[in-house]
Amino acid sequence: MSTSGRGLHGHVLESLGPAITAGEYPPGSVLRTDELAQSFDVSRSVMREAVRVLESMHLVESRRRVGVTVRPKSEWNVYDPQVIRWRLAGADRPQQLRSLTVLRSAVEPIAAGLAAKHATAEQCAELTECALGMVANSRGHRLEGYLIHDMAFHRVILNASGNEMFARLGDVVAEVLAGRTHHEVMFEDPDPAAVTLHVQVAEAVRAGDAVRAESLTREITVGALQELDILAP
Amino acid sequence: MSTSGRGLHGHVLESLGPAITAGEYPPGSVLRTDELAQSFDVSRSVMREAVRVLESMHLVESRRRVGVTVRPKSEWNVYDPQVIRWRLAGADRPQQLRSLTVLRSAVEPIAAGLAAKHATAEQCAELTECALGMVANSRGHRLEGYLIHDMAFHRVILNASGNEMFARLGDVVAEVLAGRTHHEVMFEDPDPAAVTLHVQVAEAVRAGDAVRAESLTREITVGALQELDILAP
DNA sequence: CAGGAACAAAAAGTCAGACTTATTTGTCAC
DNA sequence: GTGACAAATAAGTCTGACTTTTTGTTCCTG
Repeated sequence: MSTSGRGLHGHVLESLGPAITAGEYPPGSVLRTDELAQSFDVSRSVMREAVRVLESMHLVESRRRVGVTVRPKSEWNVYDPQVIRWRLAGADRPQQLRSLTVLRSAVEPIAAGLAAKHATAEQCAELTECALGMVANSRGHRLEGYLIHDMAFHRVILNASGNEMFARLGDVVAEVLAGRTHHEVMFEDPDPAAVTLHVQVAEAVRAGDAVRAESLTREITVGALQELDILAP
Repeated sequence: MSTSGRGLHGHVLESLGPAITAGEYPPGSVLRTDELAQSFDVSRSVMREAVRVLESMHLVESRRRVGVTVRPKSEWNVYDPQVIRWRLAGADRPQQLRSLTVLRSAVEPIAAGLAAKHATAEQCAELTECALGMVANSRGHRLEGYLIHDMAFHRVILNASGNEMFARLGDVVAEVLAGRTHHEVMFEDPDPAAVTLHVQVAEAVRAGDAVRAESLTREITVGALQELDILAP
């Protein structure tokens, strides 16, 4: 499930990345490669590779004679899955969650509309299967089962949209949904209205009704936004 | 304007990255670090750093005893600005342009609606200034001047939305707009209707009319989509 | 005192070579 | 065929020496 924990440099990243995104090193802080290498007990080569990756994420900037400078948050590659994961695990988790939910509310309705036009028969079948799975797990504290089908549902929609940019948001949406279930206050059972909406979206997509699919999905995302407002007004 | 051309490893990236995104090495291809280092005439350390960056973009995967494998396009980090730039400069530029325009059509209307609620007085002023600049350059082959104000306009909207994920799409949108002017067939002068819409959006944002700002911006993005359909049906 | 040129120090950048380790593949016995 | 064992291979790691760029200081001059 996780990504780059392989290799020594990956281990360093998994420690240094979250520290930076959590604001442990505020923007403008200067790190020295040699000192970092010592503190992580790795060679300079390994540390340099880690710094290069952080640099490609625009988290830091490496300059001669000055060192490795932490960049302001506004320049970070906030769409990088790894950065998203680090931030979701750290201090500004709430802000990140809100940003991502707003992004969802913009993207998913359009994606659903496109899915209604482009979804294959197989994808339609998969979609109804997911919706049924959600219904089956919507009562009696079966949150894990519900979550799995929920994540799969939205992933299928995004893939079926036929847009590669949308498709790549599947992981992000899954992360948001998982976060809601695992970390935030989750009501005992999911909102029955939301479950119904998912079933209806599956129907609309199968029927090729783009307008209806878009509008129903918008209702789902509006619900997700309201849920956030309740938790953090 | 460009990013990582600094250092030897950056130079290697600017050559190897576009080659991969252009499909010069099809998915599944296996590269060897040592051979690459030789062919680029750099040391292995430098080549390893370059490979690490490509790996963090999910363009390749490095495994022991097998080499550096090119990953399928569906796994690439297509939101990475560098990857976007490489793809826009290469073979699948049309597909990339279409994906990004669809993304715009999803994001920008919502962003405009949020901007109407959150924009500061300064941002409102900037916005009308941009719109006026577009009007002033809308006739008489002043495409460059028009483009500059167009890019600035959309960047202000995205920033004023108050959502960091939206804000980071400013560069992407700018790239799309610039591409349309520089590479695609651009009509002599911009569509007068589009110019008017921008002015009206600026007004709506200043007035705090979120619904109107969203709907007007949707008209703009619909126009952009239609423009694409005309060019590549 | 201002301004600039020369110089010194600091940190990243680069290279080369030796060594380690994981993974695959092939082989041989059972 | 299957299982274990051995060899080959390419990435991974470490170290030390060297280069290059940038910054800050010093000192000289107008």
